[in-house]
Amino acid sequence: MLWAAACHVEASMESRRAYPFDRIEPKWQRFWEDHAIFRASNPGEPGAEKPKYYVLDMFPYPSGRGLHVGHLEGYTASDIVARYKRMRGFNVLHPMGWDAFGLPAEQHAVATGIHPRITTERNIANFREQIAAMGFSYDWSREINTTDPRYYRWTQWIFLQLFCRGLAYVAEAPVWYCPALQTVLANEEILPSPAGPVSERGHYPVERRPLRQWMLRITAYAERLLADLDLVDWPESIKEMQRNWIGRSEGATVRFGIEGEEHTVEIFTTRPDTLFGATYLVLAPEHPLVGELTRPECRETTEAYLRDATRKSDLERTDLAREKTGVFIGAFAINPVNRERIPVWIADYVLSSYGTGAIMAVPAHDERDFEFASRFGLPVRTVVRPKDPADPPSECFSGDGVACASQFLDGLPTPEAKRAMIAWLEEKGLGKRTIHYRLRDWLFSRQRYWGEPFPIVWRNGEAQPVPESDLPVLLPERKEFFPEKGGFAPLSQERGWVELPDGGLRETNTMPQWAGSCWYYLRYLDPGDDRELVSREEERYWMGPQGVDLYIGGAEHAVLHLLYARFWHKFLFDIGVVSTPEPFHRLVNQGIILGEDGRKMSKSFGNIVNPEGLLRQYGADTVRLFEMFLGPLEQMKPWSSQGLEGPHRFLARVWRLAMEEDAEGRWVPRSGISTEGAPEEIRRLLHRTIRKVSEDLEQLSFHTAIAQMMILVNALTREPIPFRDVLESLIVLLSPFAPHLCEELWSVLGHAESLAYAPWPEADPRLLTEAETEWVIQVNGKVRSRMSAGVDLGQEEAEALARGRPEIEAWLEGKSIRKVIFVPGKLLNFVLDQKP
RNA sequence: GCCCACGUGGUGGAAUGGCAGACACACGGGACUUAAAAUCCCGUGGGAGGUAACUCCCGUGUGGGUUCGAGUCCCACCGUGGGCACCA
Repeated sequence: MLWAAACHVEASMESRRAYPFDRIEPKWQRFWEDHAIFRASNPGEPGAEKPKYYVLDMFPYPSGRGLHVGHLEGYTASDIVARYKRMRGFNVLHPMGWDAFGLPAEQHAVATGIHPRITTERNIANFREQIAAMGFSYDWSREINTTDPRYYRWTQWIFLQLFCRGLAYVAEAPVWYCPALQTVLANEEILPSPAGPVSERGHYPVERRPLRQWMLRITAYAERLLADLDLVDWPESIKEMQRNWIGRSEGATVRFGIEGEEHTVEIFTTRPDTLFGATYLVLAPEHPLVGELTRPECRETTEAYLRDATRKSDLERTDLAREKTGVFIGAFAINPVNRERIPVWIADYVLSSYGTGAIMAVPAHDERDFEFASRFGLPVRTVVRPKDPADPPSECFSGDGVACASQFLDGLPTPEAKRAMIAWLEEKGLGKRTIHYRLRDWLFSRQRYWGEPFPIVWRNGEAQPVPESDLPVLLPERKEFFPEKGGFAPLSQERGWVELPDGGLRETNTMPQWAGSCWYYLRYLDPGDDRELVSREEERYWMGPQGVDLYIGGAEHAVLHLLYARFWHKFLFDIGVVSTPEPFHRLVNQGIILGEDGRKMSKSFGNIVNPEGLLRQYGADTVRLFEMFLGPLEQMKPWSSQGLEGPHRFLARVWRLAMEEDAEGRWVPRSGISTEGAPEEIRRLLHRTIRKVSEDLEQLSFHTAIAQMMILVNALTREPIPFRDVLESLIVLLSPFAPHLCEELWSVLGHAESLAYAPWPEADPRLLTEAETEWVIQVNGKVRSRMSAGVDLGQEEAEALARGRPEIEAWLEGKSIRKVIFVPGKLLNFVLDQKP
């Protein structure tokens, strides 16, 4: 009795499944793993004679929460491409690894006392399991982990090369410090918020502090990082963000003498042509000459202003709505072009960190200067007039125009006037053409434990590189994870590690999380190599000719990872480690998946979708298919749990094309699958589908490819019997999307080999061209009729046929035709004379 | 404020300047079933007319423009999302 009841439950559970994905998915995952189906061939191995294709995912930080549907979207897309390219005859490199250093693991350790190594390992195991359950075709023999000493040895090695070439240095500079995270952060890791700047991770408030820190000279690569954006196939928005971040501006530095002083003040301007309009000079409050130039009679007000400025938060200083403030410091500068005496002010609208920290103010042609001059009653002198004299004259004109009241520049358009002025300044030795970048050097040290140690030892106050043969510098084990108060690095407590027998002291900062991800795509090529970061042969094969062929990941890394990695890559190119100027040729950002309520998925909204439950209910193939069917890959789109039904029903239909249930309710191969050729109509539809799916896969337009396969399956379902050849082609086309189901059906149909390398079908051109087509007949651009007729009809025959149709006759009756538009094989449009 | 992307049915979305709404969800109807689920078939932008097969009008954020023809191209505006923000 009990037994029968249990059986009944079992049976009803079974019958609720539209097809037995719970049985076939683990089966094929095990098969792929046991047979190393997705191992990519290295140069020299069989398979490497094929053209290579490198399709890369942004590797995840293995958090405690596991994978979310956003990860799965990008990974599914790249997996579909990887599987497709394999079937197209490419040797595909599709690897996965773990970006496992970083703050969350360390914060967890602080909270629980569990070593980050342990939680990291646990999280990685969990991620690996979830990824395997999705049936992604990664080559697991190439798995990497940034926290593995065999990996970070090479991260340290790259740092050493940077250090030895003067591209890594220690400097004291005002840097962002986060009290909550107890570490400094890079400019790129700071976000604006209504309450002031906050950390990207955790959104904690951050503040400026002057600290001694490691910096990487990314600015030395500014020009190449900007120019080489033209070499890559990336979304324009990401390129634009990087361009803005690098912020190139071209202009001139000009030296102003100071009346009665030895000192000169250098200013940077993008408008040297307006030099005759300069009516005062402004220094940033932090400018080094402020103290010396201030006259005794102004000392008191100046110092009060400086005190005020330092007390102000960055938020207050950058608040655009605020009125500009500043004070006159009593000094006068001499304008080099006309020897005019102009006052010197300090004001916090001038930033110490950009250009030279000083500007010439031209209120007639700069909004900010104009606002300041108006407030303090400073003179405004027009030296550029608009090109078009009809334009109403305005008090402040910042556009390009024609120089006036500027002696030797008069009459020159702005671009020429700039050139003329720069030439004049250079000739007189008063200034020179200068290019400035907004990009700053990369703040590279963190006061944290869970990161790569620097391969640096301090001796007599000097930083010395650890010899390459001593790498890796191992991260010492640790029991306590509380960071020290006051910005000291946790590693400084490890005296036995820090203090060397010869009196040297190890650097106790660690590298930022971005370090490991700057070059991981290279390590996949040659993960076990302990002599080199990557061997030349592997690098040439997999990275040639343009680097990673396809890189899929989130847009949130636009100016962080993607800029840093380009910088390191260019450096590695310069020292001969890599052979391409850019690492990632084609970049695609998957759009964010929103919660079902249309809001961003977040714990606080309670709208996070957990993939585990979906996998149990629908299986991996359905989840894969649905993630792709949601909409265009790059678009932001809301999740819909109801929507899963569509792809699920579709897969079940495909299943039932080949399978049927016997009397006991077991799935058995369907009897009566026809081995005869399918009717022509079906064959035509199949070949249109082959063409559409192939084209769409090249363009990553997965949702339209799926829609086309649905059309084919709907047609096949309506046929009384299935056709073996059509079914097999369909299974091959669908296999990149739903690999488990397709492998199972492929083997049911009698194939012994895995589908993974089955050749991709070719569309037969003869079945793509139709002899007959539906013509659209318009009158005055409105569709009034359609007719089925030959595709290659000439205009006269088509026109005659169209005119013969009664509904068209009715529309044309009594009207005179002005002209007829003829689109061969498609359309006729009768354009009538307007009614009088 | 500046830069970039995007606005199409109840919903997700489709559409080399040439049939707007493919495909799917949801909804409605039917077949099968004792019944339900599942499955299969049909319908589904809005409006008007017709017993009917059907016919006509309107419709892709708003307003203009180019064109024989505009969701698609151009101009202006409105809205949404993202980025930058006193960078001289």
